[in-house]
Amino acid sequence: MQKNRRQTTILKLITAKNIGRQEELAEMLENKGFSVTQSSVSRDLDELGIIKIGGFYALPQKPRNAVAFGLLSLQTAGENLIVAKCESGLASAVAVRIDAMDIKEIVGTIAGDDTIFIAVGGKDEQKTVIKKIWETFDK
Amino acid sequence: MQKNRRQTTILKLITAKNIGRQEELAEMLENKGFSVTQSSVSRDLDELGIIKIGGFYALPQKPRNAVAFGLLSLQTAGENLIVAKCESGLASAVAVRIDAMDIKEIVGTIAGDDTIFIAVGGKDEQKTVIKKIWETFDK
DNA sequence: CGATTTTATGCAAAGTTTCTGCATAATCAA
DNA sequence: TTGATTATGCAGAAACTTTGCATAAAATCG
Repeated sequence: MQKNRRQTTILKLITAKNIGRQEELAEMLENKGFSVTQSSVSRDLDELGIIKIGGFYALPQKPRNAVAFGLLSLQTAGENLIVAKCESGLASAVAVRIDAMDIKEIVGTIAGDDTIFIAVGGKDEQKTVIKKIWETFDK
Repeated sequence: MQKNRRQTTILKLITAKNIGRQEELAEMLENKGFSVTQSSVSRDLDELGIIKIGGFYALPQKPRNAVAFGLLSLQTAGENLIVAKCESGLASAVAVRIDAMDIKEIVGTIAGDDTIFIAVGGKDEQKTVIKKIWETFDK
């Protein structure tokens, strides 16, 4: 399955260059060895949450209120882990909030000083959890 | 897909009656409208974590002394992680005990307030470690 | 121990789900 | 409005999951 590698490449491409059309992106991917049409690029962008800002594709800004609560980013590490970066010293506080959400897909969380590890059962759960956390912190 | 409904039914059946053979379970499922062979029942029981206790299938009991030591549950998250839930504040203490067991399949542990992450090399090691931990705490 | 019963598993087929391209509809920009 | 760009219904392809069969492995009984 090359969807994941392709989407990773898309993320790199849009941060490296200003890309204004999906067709353009599709061509760049072809050059990198991916065989893909505009249709799929459209769906990829949707799944990655990439939107057009000022005529170019980019990752949406971080919800500012999340930052207010100390949460800076959510990244995946493999299929079973989500790593949350927080402002220094606030990881525990953020983790408490996350635990309080009582998300059933979360197997467990551990907080350090500025990092939280969130264990999940698999790929799908990972997606769901990230979505739920952002939703809650984005208020 | 009727796997999920079937497994739910299995859970109900084994708590309602004493069932000693997989073939027996398969027949009961047939009566309830599921078409299933012993092979699948075997796999279901494995997935549900059901084991034979005193000649009958049952969900494994939580060793009562484990609770006394603060350990509440062990769950997996993927093949490389075991998540231990503990009573609030006791995770470090439980982790120390686990580390002291010197289980060679454990790559590393990290403890938060009420959660421990235990890293293992793979599926088999995961099974072994869970078994060893329960055994030790069940004394 | 050896025989018999019970359980686990490699493999291939069937069943499901996910991914993709095509054609085209919907949206956007000028 | 018109042309350019993006989104989407649908059908086929590809990937993954579930299952039964046959049989290997393990447990039980005498």
